[in-house]
Amino acid sequence: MNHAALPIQIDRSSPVPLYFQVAQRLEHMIESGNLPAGTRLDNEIDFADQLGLSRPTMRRAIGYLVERGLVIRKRGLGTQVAHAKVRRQVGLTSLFDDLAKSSRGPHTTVLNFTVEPVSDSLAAELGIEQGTDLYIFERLRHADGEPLALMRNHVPARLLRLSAAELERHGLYELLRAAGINLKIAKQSIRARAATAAEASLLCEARRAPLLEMTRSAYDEQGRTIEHGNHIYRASRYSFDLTLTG
Amino acid sequence: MNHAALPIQIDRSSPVPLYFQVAQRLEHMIESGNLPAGTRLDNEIDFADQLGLSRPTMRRAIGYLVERGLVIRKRGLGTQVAHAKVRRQVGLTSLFDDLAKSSRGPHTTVLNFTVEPVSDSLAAELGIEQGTDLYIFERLRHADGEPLALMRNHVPARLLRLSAAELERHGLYELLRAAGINLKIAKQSIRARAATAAEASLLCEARRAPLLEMTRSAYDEQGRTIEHGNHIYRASRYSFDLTLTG
DNA sequence: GAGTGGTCTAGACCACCAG
DNA sequence: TGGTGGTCTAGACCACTCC
Repeated sequence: MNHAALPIQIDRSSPVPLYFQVAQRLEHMIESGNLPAGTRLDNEIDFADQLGLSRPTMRRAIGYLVERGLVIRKRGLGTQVAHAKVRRQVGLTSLFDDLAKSSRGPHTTVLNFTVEPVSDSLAAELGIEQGTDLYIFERLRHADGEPLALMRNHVPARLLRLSAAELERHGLYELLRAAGINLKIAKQSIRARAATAAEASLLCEARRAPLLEMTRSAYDEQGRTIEHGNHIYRASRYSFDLTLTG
Repeated sequence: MNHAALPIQIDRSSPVPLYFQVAQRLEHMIESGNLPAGTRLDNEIDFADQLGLSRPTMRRAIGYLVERGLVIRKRGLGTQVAHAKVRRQVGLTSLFDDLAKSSRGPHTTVLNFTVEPVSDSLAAELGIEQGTDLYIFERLRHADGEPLALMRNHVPARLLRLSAAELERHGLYELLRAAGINLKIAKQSIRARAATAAEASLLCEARRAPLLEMTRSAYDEQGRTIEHGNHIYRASRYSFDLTLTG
């Protein structure tokens, strides 16, 4: 099923690259179901001609969609919209982002908040200079009125100004973004363990209840350590969902 | 620090694309420490000239490295090797792959193995046709002589021939690859929970010990369901390590 | 054989960043 | 002001798939 003419407008005066205008428009049409799974796209040359673009530019737009798993390209066969199952997503977000998006009324209590020079062992683990000042804080997060997670974090103090008050109103990643800090990559480890008595009490769980524990280090483009966190979640109320691609 | 001449040989008679030859060579030089973090690459045009390539081809090679986080490109500034921390990896692998790579002597016992028509509820969950035959099997995996994980899996029988004997000798993903099945994407969920009495006994854990539980559905390019699994891991001996990018 | 995507070239102009 | 990457063009040839 070829398409005679997809309604894609191109604005050559826009600072947005042409390939990206096309890619975004197509992405939107796919996500909205306007181009159902299995739909075959016109071949690259015709498609480019229809939009008044060169083939490399058109190809780049499609390449963007291929990269995100929205579309499948096969030599000799053509290009078609992928099944919904094969659509990638998920990235470097925070619990607050996730809860806010699903409108589960996140609420945060800052249990403690200090600025201290980093300990030698932690400095080595984070790969930062010894003696650097760190924000160290612990937050208890609720969702839907129930305790959900206990989060301990470290953030180098020179990166931005933080306060307990701000951390009760906003997510950490939200504050980082507002300070112009762009996370590039994070490495995290997910484990399970039994709650200590103190943790159980804070999270309203039974003693030795199973917990999900996540440790994450996040870095920016230059490889600077931006954030290090150890979070524990009530196993009964939280899981990590992720998408892997190969 | 510019490089007068990087020792990169190009074989124009090879079926391997030129951009990929260059990208692979650079990737290897970075991974091996031959190009340390922070090293500045020559600009795209000079670099292309040195190798006898056009700029777009050179650019594509570098683009491959940028995509993988090995290198950082900045307009007006140049391109340099990223810090090791900002290197991405990890993908769609299996426990067996991981253990084999770290030579921890994986050993597998197949606890049961059947072929049955899929139940209606499972057919809906997996998005496969009702009545399809499924391999259903349960494996206990050891590493370093200790029980590590209990794995329950479902695989549509029409995809390949499986046997208990093969599953004791090889990992599931290894067998899938050998059958020419390429996984494109997987969605997984990671939770924590307490062990049941039977699970605790199989895994040599105490009753109600915390376990890591992972459920995964894996699909190929066309969105066909290839595999569905529910695995439980001893929390004391396993964790999920992953890299997120943004 | 006809049609598709995969690769490659040789140019061009622009936007950003440094000195 | 000069150098860098970011984008775009108009062609070319090849490899694969299907009929």
